[in-house]
Amino acid sequence: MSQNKEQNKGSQTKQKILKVATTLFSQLGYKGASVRKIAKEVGIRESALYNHFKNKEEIFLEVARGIFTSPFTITHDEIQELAKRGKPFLQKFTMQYKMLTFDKSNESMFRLLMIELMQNKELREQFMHEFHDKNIKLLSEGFFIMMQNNLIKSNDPMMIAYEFISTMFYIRLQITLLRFDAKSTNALSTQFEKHLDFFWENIKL
Amino acid sequence: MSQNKEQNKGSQTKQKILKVATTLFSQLGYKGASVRKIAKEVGIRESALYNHFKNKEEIFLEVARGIFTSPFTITHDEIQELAKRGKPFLQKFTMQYKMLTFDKSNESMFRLLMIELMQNKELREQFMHEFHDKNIKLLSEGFFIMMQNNLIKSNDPMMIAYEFISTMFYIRLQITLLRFDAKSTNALSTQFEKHLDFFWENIKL
DNA sequence: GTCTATATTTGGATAGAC
DNA sequence: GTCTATCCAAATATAGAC
Repeated sequence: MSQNKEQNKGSQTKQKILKVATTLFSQLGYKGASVRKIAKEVGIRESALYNHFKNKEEIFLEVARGIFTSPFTITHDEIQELAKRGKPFLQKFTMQYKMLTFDKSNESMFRLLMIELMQNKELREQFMHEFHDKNIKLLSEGFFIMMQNNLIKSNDPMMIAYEFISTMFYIRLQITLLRFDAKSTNALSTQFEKHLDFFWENIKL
Repeated sequence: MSQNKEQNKGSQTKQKILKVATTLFSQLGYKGASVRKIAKEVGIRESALYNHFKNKEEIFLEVARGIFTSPFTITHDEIQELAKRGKPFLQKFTMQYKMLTFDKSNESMFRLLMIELMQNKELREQFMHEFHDKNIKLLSEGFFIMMQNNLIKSNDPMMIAYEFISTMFYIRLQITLLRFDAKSTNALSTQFEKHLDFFWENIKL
């Protein structure tokens, strides 16, 4: 039974391949992570790899699919409820964003995204959609409600959302770079909160 | 004599190699731009390439050197003079940044930087120093002067500089991505100015 | 499903003629 | 300085035995 369960999600070997591939792709990029390295790290021969995936590209695509399935979700009701209270909405968003930044799995995915961003058109389009548009939509919805409730100055919600998310992204990028080299992120660890406070002070009524 | 002039800056072939290599590296990354592709595009054999460069790495290093030699320069006096007037300082900075974003040569370099950022430690460190620290220093110097002259609210100059540059970077990244796919940047072309206005309204006294 | 063996391609680099 | 010829290593991928 337990075996059966596993098989639904792919064999254990297949899962291990995906796990190893995720790590290597996010450290070495598509070209740098050779099938040989992946197989060796998994502990099987290259040929055995082809029992689980048609080719290297297919491994990558399955790994890449995980990039945009972030656990970052706020329901429509939550947006309504939090945005009516103003800052708590931004606080919730910021804390979730910060958690993603420091989450090991999401960190790998983000690194992989940045590596392949300039070399994979599909990834660029998904970046624009999943990383940008979705966040802009979610945030501007919140800002719109805040304006209706006279909590913040009247302005273009999308524009404010853009201003807010851009700094978040930049902080995330910097932290990811530092962590890649195992450098301290102390100086940046409170940057998210600083941004939140600075921003709120500027937009609130 | 004209020949002599050229030789000082390297032969014409060497220059052509660098030009081609810049383009290919910025489109395909270090691994993707093979010596073969470069030689073919230049119109010579691979072996001939080695008359001009010791190896592929050396070509890359010479290309990469150009990444951080941006023509973006404001003298100390200019900072003083412009910052005393407030917004004009930020306007000047923003326009220069916008020009770099749309300048073909700088665009290639920026793309190359983004491609190799996650795979080259030296580049990461230079990014932090040249792209981040330098801009933060320049901007915070300006903000400090503005505070002294009671033009903007009192705050940590470095923190404000961080907020300002992060959005600029994000706009630049987005524009670069769109241009890579030859997509329209109309929706983003005025984003720099929007950011400038929004920001100034928020910090001014 | 994994292994050994092998085919095939691509990539970086050198030797030596012109 | 460029060319032809060649080398060697690494990488993707397949065939067939176990």
